[in-house]
Amino acid sequence: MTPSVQIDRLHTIDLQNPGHGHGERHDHGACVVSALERARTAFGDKGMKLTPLRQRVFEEIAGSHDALGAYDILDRMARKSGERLAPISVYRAIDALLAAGVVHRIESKNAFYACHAPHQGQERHIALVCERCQTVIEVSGADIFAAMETASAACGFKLSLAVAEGAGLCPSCATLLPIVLATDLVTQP
Amino acid sequence: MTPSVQIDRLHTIDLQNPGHGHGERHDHGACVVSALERARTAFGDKGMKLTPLRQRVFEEIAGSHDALGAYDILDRMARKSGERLAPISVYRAIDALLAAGVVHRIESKNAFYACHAPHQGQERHIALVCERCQTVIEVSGADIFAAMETASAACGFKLSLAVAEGAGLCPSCATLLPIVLATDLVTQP
DNA sequence: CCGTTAATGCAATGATGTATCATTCGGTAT
DNA sequence: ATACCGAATGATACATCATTGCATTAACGG
Repeated sequence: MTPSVQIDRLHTIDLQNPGHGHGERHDHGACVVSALERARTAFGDKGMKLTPLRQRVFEEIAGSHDALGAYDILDRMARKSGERLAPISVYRAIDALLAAGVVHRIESKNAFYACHAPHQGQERHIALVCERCQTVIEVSGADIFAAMETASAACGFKLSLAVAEGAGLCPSCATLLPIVLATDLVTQP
Repeated sequence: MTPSVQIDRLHTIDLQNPGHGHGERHDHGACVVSALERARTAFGDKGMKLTPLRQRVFEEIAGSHDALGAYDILDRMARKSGERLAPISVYRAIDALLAAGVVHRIESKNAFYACHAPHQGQERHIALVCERCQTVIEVSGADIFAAMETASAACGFKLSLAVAEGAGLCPSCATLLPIVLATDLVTQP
């Protein structure tokens, strides 16, 4: 049989605590508040303004540990406020958030996520997207970007912009998935 | 003054030999023919068929050393044949070419390029896109993907798909650009 | 020759992103 | 005050990227 049943079952587990692993508890409200605090700081430091619109957009992005598309954000904001912004408004807000460095773009998904563990300007990170629960986690990318720089320089290419991102199974899903599959083998002969 | 004039001047130089550096000569026809030969082999090896449509699409992609968007390909084919395919036809052909491994996608540009130095399945490469002349070059990415694997494994993430790509100045543009800018400083006080 | 599968054609639509121009709002020089 | 300026937002339209669903044709093995 195909694994679709198992996947559905796993997904209900995910939904108990969306985007945050399976067993852990996570105070999402506090998490967004602290992200917002860092965002305020980042905008201040750069002489930029965290306007109400930008803040609303940031709250949507930070309020999920998934990467959201611009139109997802648009939908969520419309559901909350009752009125729908023009796409360009959200894109402009996103541009400011990107410039401030408080959100990042996942090129391979055309989607955006908030830094929850901020790399204050200095350290480079890469995004890893879980294909099961969609959570985005960031890991240090120093070695990766160094390797890209080395490979580029070796052929005379002057690298000014590097993209690196991955997809696969996050720690929670990687450990849980085999268990669920094995369980199914027993319970569904 | 802004560098726009310099950039335009440089661009005319680029156009003398689009996508292939500034001083070198490049037999583009032969280059496409050999790419096509490798494509035929790749399709054969994989038990896939290089159909006429797929070949036409491949020729468009391989006929440029830039990365082309699907609608660019569509436009070019329409200009040649007089009739315009539906987008889906091109996308399906691209899917086959991607599956055969003879073209690759640049996620950060939503565009496709042909391998001109084929890595027959085994070695991983990354694409570097020149921001001046748009040429795509590929360099070995073994170290980069190894670093991504290491970084992922370190945090328990099971990486199944990795994307790495860069943008900057290709060797030709990197050496030519400063010269042109310096020349302008002299000739346009 | 027939049935099956792969490939293509065709129409519509969804999804993502931008150009252009008008308006609002907060500061600030006069 | 008020007149102006620049940054941010609003509004409409459009451009670009990609897929769904279904009909048709071509290729291949019996």
